[in-house]
Amino acid sequence: MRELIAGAIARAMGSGALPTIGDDDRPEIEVSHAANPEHGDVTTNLALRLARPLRRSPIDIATAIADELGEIGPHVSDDRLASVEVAPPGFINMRLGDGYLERSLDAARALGASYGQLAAHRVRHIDIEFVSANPTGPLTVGNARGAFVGDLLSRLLEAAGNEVTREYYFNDTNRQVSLLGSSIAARRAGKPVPEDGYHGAYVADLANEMPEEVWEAASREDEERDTSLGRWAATRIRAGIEASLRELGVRFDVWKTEGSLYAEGWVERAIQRLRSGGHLFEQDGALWFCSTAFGDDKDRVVIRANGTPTYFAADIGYVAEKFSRGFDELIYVWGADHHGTVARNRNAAEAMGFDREAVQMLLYAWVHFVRDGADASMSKRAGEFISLDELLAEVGTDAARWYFASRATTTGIDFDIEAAKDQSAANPVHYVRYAHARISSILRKASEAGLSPHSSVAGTLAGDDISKRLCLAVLRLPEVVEDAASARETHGVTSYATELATTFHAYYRDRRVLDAADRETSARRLALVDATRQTIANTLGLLGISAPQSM
RNA sequence: GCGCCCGUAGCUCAGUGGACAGAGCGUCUGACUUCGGAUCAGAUGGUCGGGGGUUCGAAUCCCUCCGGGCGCGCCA
Repeated sequence: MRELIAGAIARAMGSGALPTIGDDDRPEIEVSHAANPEHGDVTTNLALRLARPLRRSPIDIATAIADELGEIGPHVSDDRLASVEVAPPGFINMRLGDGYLERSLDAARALGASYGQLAAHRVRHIDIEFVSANPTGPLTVGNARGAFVGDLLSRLLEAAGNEVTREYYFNDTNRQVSLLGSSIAARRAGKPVPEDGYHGAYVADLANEMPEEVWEAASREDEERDTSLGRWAATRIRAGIEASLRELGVRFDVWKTEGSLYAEGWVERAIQRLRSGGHLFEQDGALWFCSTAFGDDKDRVVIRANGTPTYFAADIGYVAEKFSRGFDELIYVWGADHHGTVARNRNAAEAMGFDREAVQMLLYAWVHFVRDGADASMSKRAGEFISLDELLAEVGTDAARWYFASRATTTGIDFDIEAAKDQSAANPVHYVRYAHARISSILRKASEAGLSPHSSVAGTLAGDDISKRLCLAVLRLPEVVEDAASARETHGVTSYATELATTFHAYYRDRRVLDAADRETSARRLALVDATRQTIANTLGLLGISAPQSM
């Protein structure tokens, strides 16, 4: 729909009614749905944006374009545009033809579950790495946002026509693992857990669950005991993490371990690649990456003076490994506290010859969890945290998904768990789900009365603004997906879902769908309502939220 | 101190150059002997943190100040 108008305007511009200008000065043609019905169905501010480069008044330009659109018969040659108006200070407002809207709606309905799934001009392969929490404790609410944001973004980019790989990175070789081991050993032996160790109840549970033979075997290893125990525990914890994520509705395609990057030589080769490019230097016995050459404020150590590689070394190898799999873009979903590491990673990628623009970090702001008005700690170290499982059990996956989907990732948010539970009945997510259930109920009733949806809504829109409004709302989904994918934010999808549900409820009030005495009208209205139901289901599906038949 | 993010209605948040700044929740009024009242209609409510500047036009861009979060390791 948007393409149609944009194309018509482009042709109007090309017909000579306006001075021609270079492509560089030509603003992108944006056509959007009018928020105010008085402004037509779709509107564009193109004339306002052209005023400067053309050095003519917005009204004059708008009038010229509108005249072209009004006489564009040969190009449009049908009923797609019903009217074109110019409104101060230079907006071009258009109304779409009923026939065109009806055909569009029939087409959307025919697509069924795939309506809203866009076909990309070129399929891009995108890798999205998220969560990647160390296997030193269960996932907490602190990991929740990353999990939701990563999953939602994955779904969104897939809907926009990309091929997405979901990836989880485990640190299995670091000090944290041995610290976990020593914490468990202390618990097992009935000694106090080290100050900097892990104090959560799960550590005690693991210590108790640990089979005697594991404990004895590890105890014989002396120096390696902690690491050995830590590995055992990490495996157990990892299984729990995977289970939590499944519960949340997230599936990962790739589980990558830090150890494998070394075992397969990726780190070594990446370092060699940087070395041959002249991007490494030695100082104070350590090996450094010259990150400042690419704009970073400091150079970064890759190999410590003691010969051990840093976390960053693995990151470098990982980037090369990811690109070797043929991705067009790598997205990292990180907490905002990682923003200091963004530059070095992109710099290293560039230094190795990759396109730094293909390495994108999406940083999400912290969530402040509150329970009963009090601060809820989520530190694993402190041993007091709300686990992701608890959150899902209390609030529900649908509500939690909606909560995170409806807020911009860069915005710090407060999450009062008790309030979220209390408000569940008034939660917008249930409002939208209710609309779906209500339509499902109507369809059931129709079926019982021997009525079924017509194959087309043709003839239902003429002179009926109520129906037309619902039709327009249904038809907006593709551009909602496009805009959201382009912005890489999902809150546009949740607001659309709410608007669609609201529009339906208003329709429901004003138009009786089922009328045994008028089977033809009933069938047409059932078609419109069924398209609405499908669109609500698809929109919720995009967010991983259930669309129930009844509730 | 330096860097990044944020400050919009009582609350939670949209709006990142355009038409009177929007939504949900909250509060207050109303609406069913008809398809699900978990609904609908209306009302209430904002110096867009303060102050300068750029622009025909600024919540949006620039500068500055105030307030909050995060980061500035040979930790991960």
